[in-house]
Amino acid sequence: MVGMMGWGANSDQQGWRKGPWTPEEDKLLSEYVNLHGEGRWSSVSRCAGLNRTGKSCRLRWVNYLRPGLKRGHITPQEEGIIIELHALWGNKWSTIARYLPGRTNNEIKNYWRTHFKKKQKASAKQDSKKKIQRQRNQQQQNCTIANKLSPKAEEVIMQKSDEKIDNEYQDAVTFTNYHQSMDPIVDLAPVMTSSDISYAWTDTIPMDGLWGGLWNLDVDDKCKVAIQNEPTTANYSYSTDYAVNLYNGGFIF
DNA sequence: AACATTGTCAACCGCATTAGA
DNA sequence: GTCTAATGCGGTTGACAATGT
Repeated sequence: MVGMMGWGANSDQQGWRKGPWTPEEDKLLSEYVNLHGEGRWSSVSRCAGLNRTGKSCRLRWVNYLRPGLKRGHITPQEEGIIIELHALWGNKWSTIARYLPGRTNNEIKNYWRTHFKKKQKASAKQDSKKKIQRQRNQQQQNCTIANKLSPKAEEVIMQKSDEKIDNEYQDAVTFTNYHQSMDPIVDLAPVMTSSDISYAWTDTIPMDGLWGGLWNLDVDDKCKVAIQNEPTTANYSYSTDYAVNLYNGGFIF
């Protein structure tokens, strides 16, 4: 599978092991965490006899060893939730992951990058091309009035035009990325109450948007969304967590 | 068949936040 | 109140696999 090359030496300057985990290391980590529980990752790495940083141990546990993790492809239903929540929150992967039991933020992040980034790119490029094509048509119309260009001149113009498409495309990507990075709730209303949130959501989300998707979740997913109490602090994470909260025992499934 | 490109995913890095001494 | 270590997060990288030319 994953080769052992590429992580430089297999240990860093402090002597910590790096790179892919071996089955033996997984076993040591699993046994230790199952016995002593999560947390205090630095001591986990020492006490479990692992020559790994606490960070590395935590990551391995959270993304791979933790019980209850789903394996296999993201379902269409999960994909729908990812799309809806990403539209709402942008790249808040860990927040999105809370609504997808058994999925890690790393998994969701990877899924988004591989499945939707390219679509975004494609559509941005297509939009730019359409726009440029309209401009070309306009230019051609103008050319019928002016003297006809030489083949060489036309070639140069077309080349410049293609460069412009690429530049515009890059601008479109930058623009899209910028808006993706915005958090709708934070940017629209940094201080919000639950009533503000419900207003803002119903005001900005289309009928087939978040509510449709989330309310339609299969009961078996044990997942419901509800507006809960008034937030006690004007803090983003509180606001969103209050606004969209899992009904069935918090976030634990 | 060979090479290039794209997709996938585990793991790392840097930074921000939180906890605790 | 301040400092330091631990933790968590998002972005990025690297390697292999799959697909395209």
